[in-house]
Amino acid sequence: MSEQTLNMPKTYEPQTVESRLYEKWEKEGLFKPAEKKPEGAKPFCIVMPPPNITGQLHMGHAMDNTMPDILVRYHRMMGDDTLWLPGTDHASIATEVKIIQALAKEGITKQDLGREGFLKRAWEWKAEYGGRIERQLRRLGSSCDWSRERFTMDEGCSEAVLEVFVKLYNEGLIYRGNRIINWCPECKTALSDAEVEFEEQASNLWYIRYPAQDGGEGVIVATTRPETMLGDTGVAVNPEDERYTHLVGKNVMLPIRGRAIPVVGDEYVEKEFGTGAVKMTPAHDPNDFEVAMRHNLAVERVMNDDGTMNENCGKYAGMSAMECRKAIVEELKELGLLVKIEPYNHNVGTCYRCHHTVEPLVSTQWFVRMAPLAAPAVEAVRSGKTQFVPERFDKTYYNWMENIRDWCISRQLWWGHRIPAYYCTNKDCGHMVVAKEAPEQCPVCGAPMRQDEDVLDTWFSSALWPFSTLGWPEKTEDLARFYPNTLLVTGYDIIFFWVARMIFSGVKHMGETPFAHVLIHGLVRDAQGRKMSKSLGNGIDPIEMIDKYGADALRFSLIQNVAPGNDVRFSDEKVTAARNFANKVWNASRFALMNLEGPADDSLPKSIADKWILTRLNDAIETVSMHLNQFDLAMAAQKLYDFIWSELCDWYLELAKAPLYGDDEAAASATRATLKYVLTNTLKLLHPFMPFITEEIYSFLPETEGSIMVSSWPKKTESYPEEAAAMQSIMEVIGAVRNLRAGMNVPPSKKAHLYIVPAPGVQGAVFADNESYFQRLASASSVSAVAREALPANVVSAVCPCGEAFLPLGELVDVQKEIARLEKEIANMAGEIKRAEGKLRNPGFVGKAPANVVEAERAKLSTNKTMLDALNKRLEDMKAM
RNA sequence: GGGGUUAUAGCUCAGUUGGUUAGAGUGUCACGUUGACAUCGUGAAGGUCGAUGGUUCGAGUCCAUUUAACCCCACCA
Repeated sequence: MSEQTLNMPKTYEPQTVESRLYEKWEKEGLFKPAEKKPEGAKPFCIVMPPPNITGQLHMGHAMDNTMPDILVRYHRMMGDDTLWLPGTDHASIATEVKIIQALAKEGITKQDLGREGFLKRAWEWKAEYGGRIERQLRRLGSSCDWSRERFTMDEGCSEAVLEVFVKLYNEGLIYRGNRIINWCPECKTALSDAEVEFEEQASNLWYIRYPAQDGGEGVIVATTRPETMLGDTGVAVNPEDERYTHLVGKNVMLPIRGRAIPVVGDEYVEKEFGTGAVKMTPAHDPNDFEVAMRHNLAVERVMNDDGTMNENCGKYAGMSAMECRKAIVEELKELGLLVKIEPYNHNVGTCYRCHHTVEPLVSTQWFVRMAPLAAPAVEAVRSGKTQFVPERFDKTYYNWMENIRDWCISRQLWWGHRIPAYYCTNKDCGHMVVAKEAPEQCPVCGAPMRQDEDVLDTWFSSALWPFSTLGWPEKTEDLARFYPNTLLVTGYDIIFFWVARMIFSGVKHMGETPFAHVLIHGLVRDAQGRKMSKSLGNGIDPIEMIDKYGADALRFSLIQNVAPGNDVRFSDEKVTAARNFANKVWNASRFALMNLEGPADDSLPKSIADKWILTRLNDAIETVSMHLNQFDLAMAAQKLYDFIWSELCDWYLELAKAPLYGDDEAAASATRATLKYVLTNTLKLLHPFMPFITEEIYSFLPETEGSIMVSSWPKKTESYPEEAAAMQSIMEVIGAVRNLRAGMNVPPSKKAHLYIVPAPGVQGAVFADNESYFQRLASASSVSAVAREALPANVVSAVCPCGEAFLPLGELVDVQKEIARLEKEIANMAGEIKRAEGKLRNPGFVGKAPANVVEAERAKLSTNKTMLDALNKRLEDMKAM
């Protein structure tokens, strides 16, 4: 046993290996781009989607980080100037909510602490929890450059936010306005449209009569929200609707409030729905608001920020919306104005963070004017400067960008970038200044200024991430080298929130789209295909999976067998399968190392098996590289998996045992050289996918130094197509014999001489010359290639395209069993021949199909005919026995 | 209302530009530890590729229609 073997433990224990290797990589600075740029090295840069500082690592993060890490490790080995830049997000609303919850446990509110005290607390929170997610990312093996780590609220990123806000304001692309927005009464802040999620809820449609001012019948309106009638300032009907033309321009009486409100005609109203008459509550409904703007209807709020009814509601003031709804419905009944109630399902907007019902209401907020920003960003994708992978996601992007409304960016929160707007405290002046630096005093009247209380949407800063992290607005070296980024990797659920906003921000502020490609992945779901969520309690903790199976297994399980952009069902079985693969790699390497002791001369003549595996390795190098270049990680992983398991382990290692254990020193030496070469390069191919185990094995390999991480990506070498084909024939015969022995239930211990009748055109010598393989893998005592006439009696045969193998088995043969087996094979073969003959009889096929396809079909048919003849002959012989 | 995805072996899913007798993992069954690995090996069984029609010499793959499940956007009050 060699020293290496003694060093290499019998089983791979990721738990003891991974943290040691990661620390070593990080300490040695291997994650950083090279200090001295290699000659002609191309930049390759990915910025990490910044996880929230409140977060625990979940499967989405694992996916978000496994995919880029594979590509980053590949490009680093390719010699590119590679940077993967990590960071975290302050996650304004999510973090603030968590801190408030924590404070509540201590019995205090954020108001008790005051803004300054609260922010102090928030920074402490960040220090405590921000580190946790970073440690967890390390456990995945993420090879990002932590020395460049950023935070959305660090000095540089905050500077970028200020720069952008002021610039957009000065260009008129940011404005302050009193408009209808989405309000979360729970979080007590405005939300953007993207932050509202719609849920279908069972409710009613209430039909309410609004009598005419002149005492007529008036109109009946249908509504899902009776309580908002207190804020009605009009009724709208379709101008074409003959039922109501007589009312347009006249007034109806708003019940309970007892005030006259106008009936207006507007195209927005659909005649067919409800009664064709809609009550207008401009302050609490986005559509009503727009109608109101067109018709100069009054806008009156009837709700407070906490979702209760306000002072305009008289006796209903202070009630919650639901309480008010009940009371209003009761009162309308009493008044005889409630015409009917119909059950009705409709969509209700909810807050994407707390899932409370969102109240649309009119409020003074800051907005980004989107139309001028969206147009060039759409063009950036249309022109191909940024490409979505898979391509279909560009439709999602266009659909959103082309119908986008202005972006509400102010949030009534404390944790975040405070809006750099300053108001004169002199009410008579009221001057506003937007500037990066707080003005000392009002430039108009000299009074003190106070800063806007609100902070910016958390996505405002993440929109700048591809360049703010590289130093912008400073003109840094990193920015010059790594912007635009090469690639962004993220989930499709975040295209609106983040990807779209990064694209328009990059185009606007850098003059260039932020990345050439956006690699989109799907969601990680549970084994039943459900979304993982806290409420369902079906989340799987990636860290637990790493503890149990190792990071390499988790990584592999996430990307294996997934079509690009599709959701993945995650299960223990998948990780187990990946772990088993890792184990296979470990043991194959251990076997190789056990046999690498002794001379390994690469210049000695290579065996046919060596030439075969070298050819297959070349193919693997080519295919894996190609798929990685196309960002198809699943396909790359699959090809590699198949190569390693089905070719390298199942065949080559078995074939290599013959020379390795044989007496021919030269053959052993040549085999060792090939084995070492193939193993080393295979580990390199696998390294991006399974960084830890490959590094660990690499350290045991003789004559390797340094880290596999920074070794060079394998290149194709000389191929041996003819020998590879001959080897394939040998493997076919061995396979057929093994098949036969299994079918006949012949134990491997029962060795026999093997006769091979080669198919026409197949070199018979190749079989006898490689007798050792048959001895080892087909349990043969010896092999000879013979003419059919020279065969001994009493044999069974295995038929394959390259020939027939005969095994004298004497009394062991169960004639009936063999006859049955042959008949089955004959039936299959006859069917196949019939199919091929039909195809070749078709003049269309012969005339129009490419010559090589037709030729292949002919060759196959001829082989099959030979095989069928052989089978029939065997059957006759059997029957004669 | 608009857009998108999925439908292939009992289960989970691959299947690049149409071209061998449609594959893998897992599960089932049989057999098997001779010097890497039972987290393994050799085999077997298991599919009219959702349905219909079309294009083509040839369709799991392209087109049309259709059925079912799911997702996103829009929000008809």
